[in-house]
Amino acid sequence: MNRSETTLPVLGATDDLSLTTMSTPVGELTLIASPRGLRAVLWPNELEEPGRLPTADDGDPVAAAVLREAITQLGEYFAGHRHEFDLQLDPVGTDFQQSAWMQLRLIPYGATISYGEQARRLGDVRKSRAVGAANGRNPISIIVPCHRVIGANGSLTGFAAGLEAKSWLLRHEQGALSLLD
Amino acid sequence: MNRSETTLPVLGATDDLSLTTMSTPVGELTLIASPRGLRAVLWPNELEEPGRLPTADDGDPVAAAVLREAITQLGEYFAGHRHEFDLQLDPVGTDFQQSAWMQLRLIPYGATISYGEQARRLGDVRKSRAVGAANGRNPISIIVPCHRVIGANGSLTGFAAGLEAKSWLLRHEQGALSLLD
DNA sequence: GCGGTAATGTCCGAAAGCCGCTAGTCAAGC
DNA sequence: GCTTGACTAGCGGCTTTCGGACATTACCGC
Repeated sequence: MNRSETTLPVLGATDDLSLTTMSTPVGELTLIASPRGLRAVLWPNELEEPGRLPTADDGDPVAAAVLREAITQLGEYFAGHRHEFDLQLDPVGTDFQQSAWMQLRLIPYGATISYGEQARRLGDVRKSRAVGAANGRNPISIIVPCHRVIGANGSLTGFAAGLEAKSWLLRHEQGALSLLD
Repeated sequence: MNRSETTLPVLGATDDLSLTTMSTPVGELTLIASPRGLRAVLWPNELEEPGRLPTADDGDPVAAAVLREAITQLGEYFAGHRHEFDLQLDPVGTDFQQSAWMQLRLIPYGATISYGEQARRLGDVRKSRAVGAANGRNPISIIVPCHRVIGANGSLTGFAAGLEAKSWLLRHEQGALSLLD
């Protein structure tokens, strides 16, 4: 069943999307919301051909409220005050991807696990590679913390916005934690 | 994005379906509705393994009302009094199928066109064969009048419930029209 | 008329290939 | 001996590709 799709598959059908941007220590983020929740948090390099983005439809009040709250919470996160996000999410993906992303949200702030461990939590160690692929398609960066998953040998192995950003986020979280000691 | 599907693909996701049957001059029809409208009108032969049909969920009042109204209007149609249906529909199908079925509803009572003509109305004569395939998957028999489409040379060419039923419907419509003269 | 045939668009299923992995093996270097 | 790095097979999910099946049609030759 094909509906009208945006050029960015991660956005799904174009209806009723609201969009905004915010600048952070790791670059300019683009936030997108539907009336059902936050649809995506994208890095600059994930936004090819911004001209062809769907027209922001700021008409929906729920989507606008979601965006405002997301910006607030991300601001607190980057300031080191916020360790958990409390937001309505609405990512587009397959069943398996949804369950992988759900699993990601259970990893505590500042902690890391391996792809194999995440696979085990999803029911089968052998899914590790599929987990890597699913994490790689996580549309809601930072808030759904795919940066907390690293290789079994401790290497960072991959990140949409580049390994520097992944490394930055992990150091940021550990730094904020150590201040508490 | 996989949801739970019924054994009959034409029904889509199983949630909130209500179901009933009615007997008509052309056999026992099975009517199925979702809260968004009429989902299907099926011939006996389209119902394989009725035991595995989704449990009718008569809980939804909108679906139940849709079924009641559909039965009423079909009754009037078979009595020869009703020439147009006025019902909320909710068929499951691809974009192309939806547009083909929409096009079918524009064919007047008692009239017939060819698959090629329907294809032309959809923008490209060469789609004629694709139109045939799409019409063949029309889930809402009679109300979405795929029986009004015949071969370019006047032959009936095909019908889910058999050519006799197709012929019966066309004769019924023409008979009802001639009574008006 | 009637049968054969080529060319068409859509959809479905099967198969192949891609991957932000992992555990294992082996050899080289200390 | 132990560590390290390079290499490999096998894994599961998803996308892409391809091949066939069609409720067709127009044309051509008999």
